[in-house]
Amino acid sequence: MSEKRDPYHHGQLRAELLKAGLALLDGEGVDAVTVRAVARSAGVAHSAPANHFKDRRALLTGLAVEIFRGRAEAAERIFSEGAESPKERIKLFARDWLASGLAFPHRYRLIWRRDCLDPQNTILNAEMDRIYDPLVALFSEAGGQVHVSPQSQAIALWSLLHGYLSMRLNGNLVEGLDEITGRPREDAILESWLTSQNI
Amino acid sequence: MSEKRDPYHHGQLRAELLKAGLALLDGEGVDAVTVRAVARSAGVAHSAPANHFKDRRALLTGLAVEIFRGRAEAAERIFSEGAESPKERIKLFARDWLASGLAFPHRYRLIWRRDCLDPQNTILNAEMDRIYDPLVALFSEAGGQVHVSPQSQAIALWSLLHGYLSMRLNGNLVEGLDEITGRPREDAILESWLTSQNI
DNA sequence: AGATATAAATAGACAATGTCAATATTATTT
DNA sequence: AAATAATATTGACATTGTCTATTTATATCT
Repeated sequence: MSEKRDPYHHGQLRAELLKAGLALLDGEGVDAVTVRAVARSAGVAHSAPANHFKDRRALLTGLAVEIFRGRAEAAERIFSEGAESPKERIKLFARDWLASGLAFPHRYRLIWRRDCLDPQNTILNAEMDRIYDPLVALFSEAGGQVHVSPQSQAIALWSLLHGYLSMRLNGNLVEGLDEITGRPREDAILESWLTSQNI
Repeated sequence: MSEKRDPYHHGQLRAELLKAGLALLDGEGVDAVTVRAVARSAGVAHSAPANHFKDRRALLTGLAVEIFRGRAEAAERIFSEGAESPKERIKLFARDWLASGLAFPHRYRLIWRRDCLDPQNTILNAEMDRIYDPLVALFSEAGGQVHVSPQSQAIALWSLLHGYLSMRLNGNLVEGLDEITGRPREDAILESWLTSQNI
């Protein structure tokens, strides 16, 4: 009833368009993900995508949802089985977030490019909450002696990670070692922040 | 010899184009800042800007330089005469950075959109150093008892500010109060971070 | 001053893109 | 089998960035 198989030429055109879009994104960035380019990659007419994505925004939103969902699932895995202490879980999440952002810079940029995405789409925010809520819970559980709420702690951590990543991916910061500890700067900053939260 | 006055129709076309571009940027965001739109605003032919800006990238870079320069000058003022203690100066800078980002969201976004700007242009990085270097010096001077370098402290603070602002401007975060202190969340986070640096 | 070079603006063209409309083809439902 | 819906195709259009050729104004030089 809802199984579509080989309609006209394809049957999985939507999936193929997303696949092509992801390849273009990884390769040349979001500007290369045009409606016509993904159509070409998939071997269909330039207006074929319109049947599956209302417009370019919808196409990019489809990509962003897939990407964010992957990160949220990774985060959930870490939160539920990653380590013993809340602090360790938070640290694992933070490291994973940084590593995946550095590994797939164009993907990371896209999920924050709200001007490219559908603002009506609530899925992105929902995926974000799949990370935010457990993070708040972890800070609650950790019970650090700080004078701000777990919510503010979670937002602060995420701001720290996102700001650092943004500047790294933007070329404003370069990889480097902390001048005192000699460790990778992002490790040093992260460790220092976690410690300062007394957790 | 180098004074240009009223050549052809204009004489200040470059300045007028930047002015028009800034108005478009503030009003509708970077996508509205097209070569042809600024030409229309200035009342010249669509290809007139080419005499002053090699391409759209150069135009946007011109805008970004002006914007960043303004922020750097504000920062220098704060660093040199803002307050007594290093901690207070750092705090004033941070608040100013947050406030200006929230007040002119499109400007703030543009200066970080390296994909829109000329990567060869070193002026932007130079303007950034006009903030970064004194900030490092202030952390040095403050001499907090933390286990990371002043450089890492400066990068951490900037990451925190930039990440928070990015998410606020992107709509991922909303204005709100810290659940414990009842103060604006960004104030609470900032104060908490500064305190944790023992400065 | 007058000739000439340079700078600054204009008009026109081109390819690429997003998107719309009209049409054709295949699937599904009745 | 017929009708309907879904999916894809072709063609068109306005917009944009950018290139070329051309015109006009300013500056320079003898």
